[in-house]
Amino acid sequence: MVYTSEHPIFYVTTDIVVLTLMDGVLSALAVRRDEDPHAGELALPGGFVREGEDLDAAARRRLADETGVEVDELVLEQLRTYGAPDRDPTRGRVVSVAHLSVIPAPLAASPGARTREALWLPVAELPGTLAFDHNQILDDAIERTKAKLEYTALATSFLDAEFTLAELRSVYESIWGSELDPGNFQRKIRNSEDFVEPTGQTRRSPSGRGRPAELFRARKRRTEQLASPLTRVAL
Amino acid sequence: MVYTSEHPIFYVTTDIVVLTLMDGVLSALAVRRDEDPHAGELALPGGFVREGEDLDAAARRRLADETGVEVDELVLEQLRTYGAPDRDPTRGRVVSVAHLSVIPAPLAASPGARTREALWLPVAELPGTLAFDHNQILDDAIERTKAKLEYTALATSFLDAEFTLAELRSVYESIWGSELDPGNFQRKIRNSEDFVEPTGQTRRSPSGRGRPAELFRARKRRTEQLASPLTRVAL
DNA sequence: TCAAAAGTGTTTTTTTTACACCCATGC
DNA sequence: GCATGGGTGTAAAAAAAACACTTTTGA
Repeated sequence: MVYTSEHPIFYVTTDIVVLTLMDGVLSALAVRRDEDPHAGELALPGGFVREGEDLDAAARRRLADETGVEVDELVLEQLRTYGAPDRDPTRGRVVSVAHLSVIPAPLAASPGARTREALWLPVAELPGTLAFDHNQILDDAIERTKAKLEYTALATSFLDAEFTLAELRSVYESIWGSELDPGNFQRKIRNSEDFVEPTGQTRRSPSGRGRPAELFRARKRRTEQLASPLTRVAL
Repeated sequence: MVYTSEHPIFYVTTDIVVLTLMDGVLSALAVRRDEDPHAGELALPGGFVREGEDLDAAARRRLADETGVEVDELVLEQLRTYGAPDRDPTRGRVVSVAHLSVIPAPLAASPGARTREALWLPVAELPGTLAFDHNQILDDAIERTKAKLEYTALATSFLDAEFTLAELRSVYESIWGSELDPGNFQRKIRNSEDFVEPTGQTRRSPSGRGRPAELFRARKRRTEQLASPLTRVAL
């Protein structure tokens, strides 16, 4: 491999914003850094991309390594690349390709084997607590997530494979911070081509009371475009 | 500056997809490469990011250098980063931060001073003519552009500072490939908060015939979110 | 005065919203 | 039976679509 030195040298990292709903609270995964730039501070999981490694493969690997989050069909999309010249002055020119991932709460609650100090922080309680430009990255990720709920099947990524429409509705309500009419929500989802499909089974509500709800599964594999957007259903 | 060599070394480039409408035909700017990987082939304008240079500054500089396109308030947004390990095997690991830019046709038609061989190609006539992974980048850019017409003021970026609503409508029609009802379009645009504002002047149509149209200017600086989306106005 | 292009009005259709009501279950 | 949450019906309101019609200009 030929490295001509006529061009400046960069290091490339990936940072991953992993979002989940912990009891209805939008939360992001953070790790406490033990290496020196910003050692001891909180940051997004991430790290250097290896030789011959794809950008999203690096994100997947670091996520598994640092936090134990490892899924076969993990929703992971590129968010944006952050490359301000002074964003990591101690280590040279470091460009970070940020990724966004959304996982179901139960998965989030079971830390894997190699988990160091990884913790879920409600995004509302993160005014400026993260190292580097990670607060900016987190903000961008949240904005993108809110927007994508409207025109993709992303909401289902916060839930397990099978879910009730009430659970799905509560994803929207939690993230948008507004209440949705249950009846109208029901119709919109059922009428959206290719969004969800019934499993034929039902599940009783956690309290045990009330009519059992039908179970659905996502038809689109999680974050694809919807035929028609959902338009923030009103109260 | 300290370069530890424990992490792999990357080169970072920017590639820019510049779109315009040449007589109603969506066209992208391409350059003929004179350096060796893929010398003689067509490619997107772009090049290596310099030391201490911001990613979008690099895109702006390369665009001006290679093609003579230089605007004070150039619409330029990050599209996506392409970093497959084998995307440029001859030069090592090269990651490209692709950008998207939209400029008015007249500006496109006047090549600047340092223009090498830069040419506008109708995007429909580019099945797979570009070097590297630039066909993929172009496809992504076009998809993004089509989508953004719906919910941002991006359409105005294809036009000069002052334009008629018929001109604006023809931007949508050209890019979406469908006809729009002139009356309904008029109303939608006028009723969209913060989209356009009248200049108070009028302009006769190119043929000279017909009632002169009111002139408008973009209120939102070109690619920001609209209060309410435009929903592909129908025939 | 006629054709052409801009712009307005008006009706029909569709979608969204609000909210009443019925259904299925556990206690 | 009754409280609770799931799910359906329906009428009012708003938005979108279709299209007729008026306006302003040059030839």
